[in-house]
Amino acid sequence: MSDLLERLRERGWRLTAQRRVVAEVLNGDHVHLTADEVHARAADRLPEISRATVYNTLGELVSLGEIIEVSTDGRAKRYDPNAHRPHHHLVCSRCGTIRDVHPGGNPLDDLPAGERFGFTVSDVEVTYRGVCPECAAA
Amino acid sequence: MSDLLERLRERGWRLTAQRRVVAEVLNGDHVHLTADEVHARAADRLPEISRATVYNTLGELVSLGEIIEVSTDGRAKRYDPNAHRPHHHLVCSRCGTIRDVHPGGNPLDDLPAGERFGFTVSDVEVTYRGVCPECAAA
DNA sequence: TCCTACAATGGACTTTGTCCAAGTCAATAT
DNA sequence: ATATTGACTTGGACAAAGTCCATTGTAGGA
Repeated sequence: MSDLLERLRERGWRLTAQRRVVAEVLNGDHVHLTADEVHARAADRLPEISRATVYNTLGELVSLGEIIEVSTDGRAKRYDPNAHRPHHHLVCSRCGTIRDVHPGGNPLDDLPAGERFGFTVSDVEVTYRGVCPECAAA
Repeated sequence: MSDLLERLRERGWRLTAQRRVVAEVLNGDHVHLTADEVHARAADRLPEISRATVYNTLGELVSLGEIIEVSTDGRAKRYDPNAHRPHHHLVCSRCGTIRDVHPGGNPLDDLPAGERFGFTVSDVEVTYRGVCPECAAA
């Protein structure tokens, strides 16, 4: 976390109060907040922060490779600070909860050359869907 | 295609001119149109069709399992009539072209029980990303 | 042919996100 | 400690994608 701010400063990132609170909000495992949720939590600490700044900052963090943009539902994009280790997502079809998962095997290997249509394939994104224990109990 | 309309009628679907053109537009392989694109093509044949009707019809076809909703870019959702055979998507990072692919293996098997967090996992969605031959040549 | 329940319409509204001109401030140099 | 300056922030207007609803129209059965 302060590692993150440290890394960013070394990259010449100008450290403002707004950027600091956004970076602080995006801390932890299984964090997948929408831009509006990030804005709400940031505003708890810094009431005058604007939506535009949150969008700008999230965009920069994505460009810098410090967070990952995820869209699991075709609605608001979510931001995942777990950019260090490659992983996939497990989404509850009922409540939308998201967990990071680390499956074995590389799905890229499952795509034979004959199914690549001449593409240079560089990445794969996997979303598992199911029902979480809480929703199953209810 | 007319198979589709036949199936829908058997299910009690009331067949209107609007629904017919929407179903006709969604015909073929590697078709992945946005709602607005479907509306534009439908309007070529039936100028007075409204956007709301296109959205309604697409929603119904999704519920009926006749088409699949895909969101590969966090922007407009796309609609894929290839709902019969399970498949994944190969997306060009530059131009956005989408191809259907049928990889070997079942990615569900790659998710060990220890990574399921108690979820009942029922489905998996895979998006491969890369550069298509046309964009690579340009 | 008539009825009626279901479907279509279009316009208002919501959500999510982008853009911009003007004001503000973090970091450096003095 | 202060001045400077270019990068950062702000708020509001704007745009894209989609939903909602009261009204009007019509498919398919009696």
